[in-house]
Amino acid sequence: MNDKFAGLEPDQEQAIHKARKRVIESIGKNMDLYGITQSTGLLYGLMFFQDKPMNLDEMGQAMEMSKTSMSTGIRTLVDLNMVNKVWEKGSRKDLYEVERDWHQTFADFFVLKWRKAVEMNLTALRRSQNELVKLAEGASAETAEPVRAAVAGDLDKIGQAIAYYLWLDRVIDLLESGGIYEHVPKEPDSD
Amino acid sequence: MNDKFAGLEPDQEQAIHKARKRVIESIGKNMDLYGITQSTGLLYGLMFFQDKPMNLDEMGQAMEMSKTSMSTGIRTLVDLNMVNKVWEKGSRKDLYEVERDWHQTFADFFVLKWRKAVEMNLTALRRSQNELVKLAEGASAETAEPVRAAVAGDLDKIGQAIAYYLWLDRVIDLLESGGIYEHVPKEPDSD
DNA sequence: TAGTATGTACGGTTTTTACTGTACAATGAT
DNA sequence: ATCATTGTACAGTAAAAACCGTACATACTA
Repeated sequence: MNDKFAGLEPDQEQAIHKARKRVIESIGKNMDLYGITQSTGLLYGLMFFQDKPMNLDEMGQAMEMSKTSMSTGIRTLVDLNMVNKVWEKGSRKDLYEVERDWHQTFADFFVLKWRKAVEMNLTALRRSQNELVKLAEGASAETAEPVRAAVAGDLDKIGQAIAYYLWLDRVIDLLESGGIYEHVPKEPDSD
Repeated sequence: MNDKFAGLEPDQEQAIHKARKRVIESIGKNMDLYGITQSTGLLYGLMFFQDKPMNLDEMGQAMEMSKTSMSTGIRTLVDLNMVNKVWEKGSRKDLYEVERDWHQTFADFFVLKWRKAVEMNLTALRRSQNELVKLAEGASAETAEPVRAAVAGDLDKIGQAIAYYLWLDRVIDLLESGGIYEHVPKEPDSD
């Protein structure tokens, strides 16, 4: 039972909800950048304004959606470290609350998703690079020249791509280590 | 007509295609991070290995898809600055080639998409912040205290969020200005 | 141990998105 | 001006994803 609005006039309470709704919808709309569905984004926005951890039933009620959907939605949010599972004695229900450190949330997302992509692509690039090099080396005398010519362009492109991903990997390192805050402080320099 | 593989034995040509295919599919699979559909990602991967600009018909043939789909796919890639339209005299067809500077591609994506999200969210947050402040200020004597209490938490959360987005905005600045390369050089320091 | 509450796997349904073919507008060639 | 060629708007269809209700496994309670 939320008596946070006790003693308020109806239109005052209405105004607060309107203010929240604007933020929630903006957040929900932009969470596609995290590869998150809109309704999951709205769920996140809802939880953002909650002062206490929520359980699945409360979410379903507030979102007017099934508990099943809340379960899957909350799972993706937990997987992305955007929401944390909370233990509260006396309650048998699972409770969740949003991670309040958004800088961390942002960093976690990159480390998780982009690092994986970088690694996958690097693996593929290096494997193909290897194959092409060996193909050129192993070519018979008469095919050696055409093979080299055919492979040169690809090897060049692959080399460029690898260099890029190594750079991106270091960018991700900067987020993971927190070194980013030395170059972009959380509070802007007041000069 | 691509005679790039002239003089090659069939299995050599096969090996090259296999090497390319691995990279193309890896790229295609991970392009969802850019909010791009898999097939558009594959189109991008295909173009990545092309030495000459491609037209829509060539793409459709290579992808075994309709020209319409190529048109829409290429549009999203152009909108993201991942592919450039190229002019070639003598050809009435539109020609496209991938942007080779992937660092720039990465930066462009963030400036384009994330900046937009930051601005949208900041706008919503500030607007709601304003409303809540005014709500508290304008409350009648008897409701002043409950209103203040009800609004305090939201204002605090909104303030935190605004601070975060201002930070994120500066991170985007760092990418846009190229200042990122001072802290994460394209070529790693060789020490 | 039996009973109750809770989260999720699963199959079916609805909604959304991707894709295609056709028709047409725009552009360039003759 | 007429004709050809090219890209895309649009509407229909196929594919995919979101969502729901049920059933069930798990864990807690008495």
